[in-house]
Amino acid sequence: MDNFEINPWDEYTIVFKALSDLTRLKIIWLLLSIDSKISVSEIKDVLEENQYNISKHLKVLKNAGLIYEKKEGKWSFYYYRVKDDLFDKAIRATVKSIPNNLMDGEISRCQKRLSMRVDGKCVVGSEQWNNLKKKDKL
Amino acid sequence: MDNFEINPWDEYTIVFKALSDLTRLKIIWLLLSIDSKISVSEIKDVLEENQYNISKHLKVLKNAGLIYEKKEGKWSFYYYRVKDDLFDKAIRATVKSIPNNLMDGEISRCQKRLSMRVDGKCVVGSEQWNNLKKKDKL
DNA sequence: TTTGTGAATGCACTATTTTGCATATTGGAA
DNA sequence: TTCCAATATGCAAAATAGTGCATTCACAAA
Repeated sequence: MDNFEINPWDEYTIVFKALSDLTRLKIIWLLLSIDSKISVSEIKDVLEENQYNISKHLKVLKNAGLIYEKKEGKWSFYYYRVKDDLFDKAIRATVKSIPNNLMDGEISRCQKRLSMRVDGKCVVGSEQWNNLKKKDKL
Repeated sequence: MDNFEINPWDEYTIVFKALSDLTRLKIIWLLLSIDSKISVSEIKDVLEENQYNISKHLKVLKNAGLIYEKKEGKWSFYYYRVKDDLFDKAIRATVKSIPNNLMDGEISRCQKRLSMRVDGKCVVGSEQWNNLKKKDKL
């Protein structure tokens, strides 16, 4: 089921492929930017995509070795998987070199969204979130 | 015909997509490694792919802004398009971080092949090349 | 102008990806 | 338990991408 690497090149092409999708690139950008964990529904609200696609994209990123997952209660939190090899370091520098202003909307939504966590738990219903968004015109 | 960039993100995702194919990644690796030009048939011999696919991959790379082309007589030479922005710098570092040993075969074929140029022109028929390859067991 | 070599392209076919929708699964709260 | 919110997944449709083959284009040498 999981693809067993045959070609040593796969390790590299799979990462480029993972980053070649806008939603996935934004997820990685966010993770590197906030430098901490983020849950599926938080990503969903920040990127304004639906839940199942976010889940699928996260799977691709995980498969590429770029992120890892840690469950806390009913939440799945995702983290950037930092490695200390040259390739990963360069990949991080590459993603970080993408100008912040392309993420303006996402950044403000992300700040709002993450600030709603109650001691590490993201206990926010989508109604509350949508109200907040409307109020702040995000 | 040419795709007119709509989303500023395209500039980035298109590069990752371009590098997500093994043949294309090898072409870029080679270009950065030799730090000069290379013709289509040289690439073809070095990577042992057919001519029309090489041409198509080069088109994708060109479209991504990673390379440019300069015709000399009947040859098309391709060059890495160096930009001095952070993103391109990071992309180059990323590709360069891929270990040389993955390209061992390609490197020796490339050295042989490029050394056959006669004052900048790659005037080598495929028979000659194939003979040389056989002789040197490449 | 004819011929040959290097390179590009159009088309059909196959393969891979992405998406939407419906349906699971998991774990906490009532 | 039962219910609900968070997340994952199976499947089919739609969109993209890669390949092979034939053909065409470009250019230079005969």
